[in-house]
Amino acid sequence: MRGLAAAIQGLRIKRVLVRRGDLRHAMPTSLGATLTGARIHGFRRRAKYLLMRLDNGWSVLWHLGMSGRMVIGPATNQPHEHVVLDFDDGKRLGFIDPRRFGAVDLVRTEDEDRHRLLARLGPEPLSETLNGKLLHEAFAPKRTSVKAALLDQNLIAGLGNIYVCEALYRARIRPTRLCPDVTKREATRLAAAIKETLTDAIKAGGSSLRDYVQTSGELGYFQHHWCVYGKEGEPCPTCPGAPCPGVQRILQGGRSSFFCEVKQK
DNA sequence: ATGTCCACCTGCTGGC
DNA sequence: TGCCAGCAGGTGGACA
Repeated sequence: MRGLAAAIQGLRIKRVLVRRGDLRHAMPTSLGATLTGARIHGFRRRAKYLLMRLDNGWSVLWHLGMSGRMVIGPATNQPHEHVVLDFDDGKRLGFIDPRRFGAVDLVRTEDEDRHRLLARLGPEPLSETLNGKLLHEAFAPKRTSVKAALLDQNLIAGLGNIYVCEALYRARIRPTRLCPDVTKREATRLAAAIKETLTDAIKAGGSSLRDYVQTSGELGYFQHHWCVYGKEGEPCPTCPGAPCPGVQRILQGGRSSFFCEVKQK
């Protein structure tokens, strides 16, 4: 969002090209007509949704799914660029999403938070609302693992598989722990760990896997900071005491969890 | 109401 | 070299 704001805020959309509208949620057919001629007024992020606010009362809701990217730059040959915005100053924005798990939708700016994909989201992890007390109370009635709870966007919004693994590692809590068994003290540690993990990732220029790119096309590089995610079999970087058996991978709800059984209790 | 699991897609990697 | 199984950042919705 920051990359987009720096590049295109204030510009007028001259032309809209929708190559494929059949993402997981079909794009509205009025997308082109609503965007053409409008000026980019500003941006907002909510959970993993990007809201691009126009000067005509509409906001464009974007979600990158698993494989989505937004890139400012000239046309390329790659086959999954589904939406292109051309701006009055000659800049060009491409929305690329090979797996088409992403989303593009329109919503009136004043109704953003009532959009069906946003309406039930939990608090932002970097807000003051998220603290040890809130986590502890939210965990009490849950009958799931702490891993599943942190991935639940209705409990806390915006954490994905990577950051949940990393935050639990920092907080020294095993992903398999049941929510009601997490103590107040641990919940406080976890809240702090979540904030630190996200803050570090943002500071490091984004995140993610081999093909993640910033809007400039540069690779995000938080991957250099991962302690456990994707590191099955490797020694845990901060394990107290001598021989660390190494990072383990288990499946929880069909998704990989990475943890160190020595450090995380 | 709550929790679990699948489906939606394409691309890449590693083992044979 | 080629083929194929397995896995991947997310999440809405079907089902128990």
